[in-house]
Amino acid sequence: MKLTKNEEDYLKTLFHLTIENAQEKTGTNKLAEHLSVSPASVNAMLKKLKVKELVDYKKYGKLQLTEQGKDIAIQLLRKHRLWETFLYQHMNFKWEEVHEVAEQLEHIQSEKLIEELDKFLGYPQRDPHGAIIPNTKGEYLDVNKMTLAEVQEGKKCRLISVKDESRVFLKFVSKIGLSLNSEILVKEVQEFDSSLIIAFAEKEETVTHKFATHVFVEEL
Amino acid sequence: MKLTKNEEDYLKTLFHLTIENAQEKTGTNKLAEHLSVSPASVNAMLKKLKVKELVDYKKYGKLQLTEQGKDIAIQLLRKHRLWETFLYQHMNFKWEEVHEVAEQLEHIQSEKLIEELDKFLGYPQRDPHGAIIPNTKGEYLDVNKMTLAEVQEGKKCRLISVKDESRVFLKFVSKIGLSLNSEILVKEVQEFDSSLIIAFAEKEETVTHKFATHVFVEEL
DNA sequence: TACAAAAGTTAGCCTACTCTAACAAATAAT
DNA sequence: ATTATTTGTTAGAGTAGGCTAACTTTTGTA
Repeated sequence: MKLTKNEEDYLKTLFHLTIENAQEKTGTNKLAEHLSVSPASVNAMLKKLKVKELVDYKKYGKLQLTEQGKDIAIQLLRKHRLWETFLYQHMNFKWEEVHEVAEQLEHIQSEKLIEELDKFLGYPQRDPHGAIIPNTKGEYLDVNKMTLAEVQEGKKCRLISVKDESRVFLKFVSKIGLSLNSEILVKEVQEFDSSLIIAFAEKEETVTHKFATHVFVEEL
Repeated sequence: MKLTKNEEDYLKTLFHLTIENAQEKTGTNKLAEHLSVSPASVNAMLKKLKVKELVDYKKYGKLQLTEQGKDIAIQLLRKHRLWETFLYQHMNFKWEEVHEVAEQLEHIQSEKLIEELDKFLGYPQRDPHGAIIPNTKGEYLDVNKMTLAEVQEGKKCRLISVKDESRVFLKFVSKIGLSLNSEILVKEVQEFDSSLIIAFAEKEETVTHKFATHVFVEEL
């Protein structure tokens, strides 16, 4: 099925909100906010995607991707993350620069190109943010889901990936000196506002609880 | 100036017809044919591009790109040819496969990406079809303009570039055994239909006059 | 010169999105 | 349980692009 760039963007965002980050209910408004369009526009597009059997919902009911919609979204994710890896490894992009351009590149239509790119990159497992890259069949099990916010006082952990690809967030992570695979010691968790005092590479920093929920780690 | 994909395609085609291949007059109809749209659509778009001062013409008069329009078209050409080179050299694309995907990639907007790509490719002079790649400043002097059809009987020449990027043409060139830098001897030119008997790499082939006009050579 | 053909333009309509404003349904709060 | 708020939907209109059919201007030919 041939989709427009916009249709693809809706599926991708829907995937992100209903599957990757499925904490709370995803509705027209939230989707609209994430896509920076009006709820009315979302409503119109959802009708189109429903006819194409890529999303499923009833009036005023909850939104869901169909299997086919999910597959398409995962292939977009695969393309996005492969391009990010390319930009990072071969085009000298910083990790906070890759996202924007990958947003454009992910819409390029060429099976051959994406398979060759994957080969060229050496079949990478993770993108520059540590996120798992789905394989051709769309398989990607992201088991590690512990965030820095969940690490107990005194424990050590390693930074595996970050949840947020925004420039501001990524620049901040870099600025305090963290990157993928950094080893972090949680020295103290403040009672009154849940902020953390963490130590790594002979440094010490204080970060907010919100920040800590955007950093995925594995315990050491 | 931020242009849409379509506006860019119009400028590129206009450049191709009025500057690269400026044999006969370029009008609404010809442009429409090359873009596979109706003359009415072309007319509407030309109005828009005139307001933006990218093309210049008066009603029923001849079409011309402004300096700015020309610059934009050349940058698109640069991007197109750099991407073709990338696909050919690093993604294992054949020379008849690169054009289509480069048509998509040339619309990616990122100064940094294109400069890094140029560096990554080692600042190539020519694309996989032998066409000159404009530099950042848009300079590209394509002096060599002799075609195989102009070579005299008995003379030797070298294939420098091809004029046509279509699949059928390029596959035919490959099929008869020619590629960039092939040395060609023009054994005979048929009087009645101008077809050429050429020899190269221990082979002999007969090609039409039309074919010969699509192959650029330098004399040896 | 006169008129036919070709080339260019206009009018009016279609698709794929976008929006705001008004309204309906569902949820939360008194 | 009734109301208020939030959430979702519809109506109507705008922009960028496409089309066909009809019309005008230019060009080419008898």
